[in-house]
Amino acid sequence: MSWSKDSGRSGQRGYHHGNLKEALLRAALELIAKKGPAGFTFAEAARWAGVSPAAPYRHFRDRDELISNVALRGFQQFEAALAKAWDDGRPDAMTAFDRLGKAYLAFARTEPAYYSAMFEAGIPLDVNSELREAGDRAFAVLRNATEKLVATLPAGSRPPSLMMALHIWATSHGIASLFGRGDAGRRALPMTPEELLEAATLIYLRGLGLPDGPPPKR
Amino acid sequence: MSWSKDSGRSGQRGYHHGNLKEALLRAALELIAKKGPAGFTFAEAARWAGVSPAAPYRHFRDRDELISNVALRGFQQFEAALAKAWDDGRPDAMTAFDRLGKAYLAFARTEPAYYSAMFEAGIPLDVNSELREAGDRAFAVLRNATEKLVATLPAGSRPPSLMMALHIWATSHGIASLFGRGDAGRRALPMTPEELLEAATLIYLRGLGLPDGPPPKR
DNA sequence: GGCTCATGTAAAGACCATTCACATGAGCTG
DNA sequence: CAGCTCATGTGAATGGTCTTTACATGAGCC
Repeated sequence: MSWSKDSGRSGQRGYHHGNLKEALLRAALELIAKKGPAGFTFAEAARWAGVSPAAPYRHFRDRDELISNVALRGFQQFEAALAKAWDDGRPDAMTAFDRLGKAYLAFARTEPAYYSAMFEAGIPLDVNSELREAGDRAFAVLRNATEKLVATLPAGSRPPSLMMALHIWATSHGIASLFGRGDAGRRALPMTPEELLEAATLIYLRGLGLPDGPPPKR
Repeated sequence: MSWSKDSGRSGQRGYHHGNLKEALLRAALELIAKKGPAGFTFAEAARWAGVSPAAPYRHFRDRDELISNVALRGFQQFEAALAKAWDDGRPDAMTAFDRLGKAYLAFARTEPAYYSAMFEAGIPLDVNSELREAGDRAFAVLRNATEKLVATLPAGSRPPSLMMALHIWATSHGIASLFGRGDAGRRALPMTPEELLEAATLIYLRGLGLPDGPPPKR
């Protein structure tokens, strides 16, 4: 992270902030993390950044556009995190795939503010095509991984990889949403979300005829 | 549904409304359906019911408590819908289980307001134990169905039914959340959510060694 | 008939979103 | 460097929401 100017929040500044857009995005992230996407207010973000309540309107049309931007960054970081975990399928597809699932849950847990903005803030995807594309790119990592995994199967018995990717995504998202965050009120579990997802994935893949589990079983 | 008095919303009434709590719950449901859980305001519900903005406080501590009550009703109806679909496993467990999954998605689609209040409004489950219990009862339907399904397997090769139920729940919830509502902005799919869920379930169950699909294949 | 208490009202203070006219000064242009 | 321009920030105003408090009403009960 870098601020071109005035990195301290209480350091005096001139009439112009110099990096307000960035400061607002960070403020939004903190506030969403602290009080949920609903508890986040435009005015408070402005206060946090040390500017008047009207200043943010120079950078974002309204509150929703700010959240959209947070979500956009979230998808970008999400994509990066997933891609890093997948690591092009090294050392082998199954091991990497397992890592990918864990990265999904890790993101939801360590970046709940981004995750909320991305999936729970009620942003209409159709409006912001950039946002949709960022989401698609994140999904593409999963899609690509699924394809590589399928490619290890003998031709002829290969299930449709798009459907597989959607299944894995839905399951991961479901687990993350229902059990994945330590925050406020989620349900207790007899196992960790990671174990739950790993088991689901193994069973699912076995159902598709994939040879079992990651080689060294961790 | 029944109103003890004054069923029309514009019919004149005396100083006392007579059924305000009920009217507020219905207003909340309509407003959440129309503008999402975030767009719902306490004042607007009061206006819709034809009372002053302060009146709702006689029935609900605050906005969140109203939403909690909506969520509570949602869970009750959800439980009823799932139980009806499961129908005690008739005519056979697989057929009924498939119906159960479809009922899950149907509820999310036809009652998006309830679904939002239940899963996306950010209500802390710990606070309202009644709410948690209602949610648990709804899950219990799925849990019970899973158990019956497992019981069709030869003893010895029976997977843990709690884990299975969690897997199915997570997948259903993931599909419903990501693709299941026609509302605002969700993603497009090459198949219906119902088909997606049915396929996921079949593959998953096959991975567990269950004999294939519902007998007459629909 | 008269009491009491749940239920509803009015008014007020505090906060938020949004807009508009206006102020500032960073960066370009000559 | 002088001057201009325009992106960026301010202040003030409008209108909405949340929530509390003192007060009004009338339904149910004796």
